Amino acid sequence: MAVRDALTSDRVVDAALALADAHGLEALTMRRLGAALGVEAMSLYRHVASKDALLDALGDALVAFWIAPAAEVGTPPETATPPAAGSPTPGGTTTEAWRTAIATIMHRAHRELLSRPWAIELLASRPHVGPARLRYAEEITAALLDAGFSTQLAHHGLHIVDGTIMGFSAQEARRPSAEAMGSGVQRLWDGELAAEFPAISRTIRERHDHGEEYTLMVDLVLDGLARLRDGERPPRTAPSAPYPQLIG
Amino acid sequence: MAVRDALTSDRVVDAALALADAHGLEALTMRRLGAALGVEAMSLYRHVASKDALLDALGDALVAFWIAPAAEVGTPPETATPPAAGSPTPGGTTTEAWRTAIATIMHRAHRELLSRPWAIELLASRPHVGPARLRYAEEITAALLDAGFSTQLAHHGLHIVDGTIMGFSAQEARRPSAEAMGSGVQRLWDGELAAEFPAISRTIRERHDHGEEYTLMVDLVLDGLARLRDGERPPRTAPSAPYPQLIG
DNA sequence: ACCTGAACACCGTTCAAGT
DNA sequence: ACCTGAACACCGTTCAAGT
Repeated sequence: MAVRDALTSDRVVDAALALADAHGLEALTMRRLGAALGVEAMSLYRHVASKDALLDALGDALVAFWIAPAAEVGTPPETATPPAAGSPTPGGTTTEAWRTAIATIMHRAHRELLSRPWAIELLASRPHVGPARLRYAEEITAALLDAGFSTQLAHHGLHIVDGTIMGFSAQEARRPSAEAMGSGVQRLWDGELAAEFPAISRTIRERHDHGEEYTLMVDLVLDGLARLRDGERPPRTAPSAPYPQLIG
Repeated sequence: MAVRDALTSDRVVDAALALADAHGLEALTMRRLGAALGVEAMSLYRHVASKDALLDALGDALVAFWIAPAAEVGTPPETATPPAAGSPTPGGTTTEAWRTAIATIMHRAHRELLSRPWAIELLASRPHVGPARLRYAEEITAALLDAGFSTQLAHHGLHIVDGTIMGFSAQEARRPSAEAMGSGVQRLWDGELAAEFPAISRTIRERHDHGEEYTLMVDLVLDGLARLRDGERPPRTAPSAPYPQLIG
């Protein structure tokens, strides 16, 4: 009983998020989700087309955390007069506004992704583009266009920023479980594999700040984008050969 | 009957790869895999601890395609004398050797990942680090150390390169299905959402070469790493505020 | 209109039984 | 030693039936 007023699809997604937070993504089954809502599993299908659709909605709900809740704030969609690029930020520094804007999104997304161990797995397996992901893409693209990027380069920039967020977070999320597991990583750490893998054996014991490493990557990407905008192409590094001489 | 000689764990993994290639990752069930090998599902458990272990092995088999088959080639683990950084490549250009080496891996990994629509999903959901992933990490780290990167920076560099490969490929793999699906992307393309999402509406119709975009990202990352090695820190871009003024 | 019970066609995995 | 059959405890989803 308790609070059972009118099941809505939003309430279903909220409950799914809570269930995944509590017991992991594999515990998110229609039967358990129904139970959590005090209802049979089959009742959920009145509010959600399928489990796939539910997971898509859940993924988009995660992306919603990355962006400012503009719909709530009440700022009209006024993009007529972009702020001049290079204008000083409220803080008084002279960092270009677009860099601050995109760095903010990148750090927030990273933080949100790492706050839920199951978040990256879900998003990586769901190609769905919902309203939140559109808003997220819009914010990044708008920041780039306003900063004088060409439409072509802004398009590339969105993909580069998006790829950086997802890829770096995924790689970082992989770390703790790899260390926890008895996989090769543990034996590396113990120095067992120093002969076979000398380079990673040397570097793996480094103490390093994860947050600092992501900041490094964010700055590297934003700096690279700024250089591209300013016409400064990095030296083109051609791969030596698409493939080694494999048989077949 | 046909070829049924001695089921081995390698044969099981090979069959799993073929099955996923033919019918997708969701078709890879123990029952169907057994049938493909002319055997009952339960027989597989003699060669594979669990389905999870099988998926881990399959993921590592994918990573093996990214690296040169050194075990076969017969090059001894001779890392005593690193080639001098900045030496001319066989092609006659003066690109530093480490950039060519890492760019080669990045392009090969990207190509392999995109050749199997299910590859990124599998790798993103499997934190397991197997022998192939260790070799892959070793090759990248060794290239960086040989090129004069500090152990600290080589460690960061590995994570940055790995994150770039996975993130960019995932983002790219998402594109076709997003366009195929009736999600917001199609309506964007039709110009329906131009008012709500002006920036992405402007950029989305760009014709652009996907391979070229990845090359751009690879060069951006390698150039950024080179600058870090040479002590040239990009301007630190602090996010404006960790979080917007949210209630609660 | 909304929820349910029973059922269908699947899963991964265990375990005693076969050869 | 290696493979199997039946079974267990689950899945997502359909559908006629309840209120």
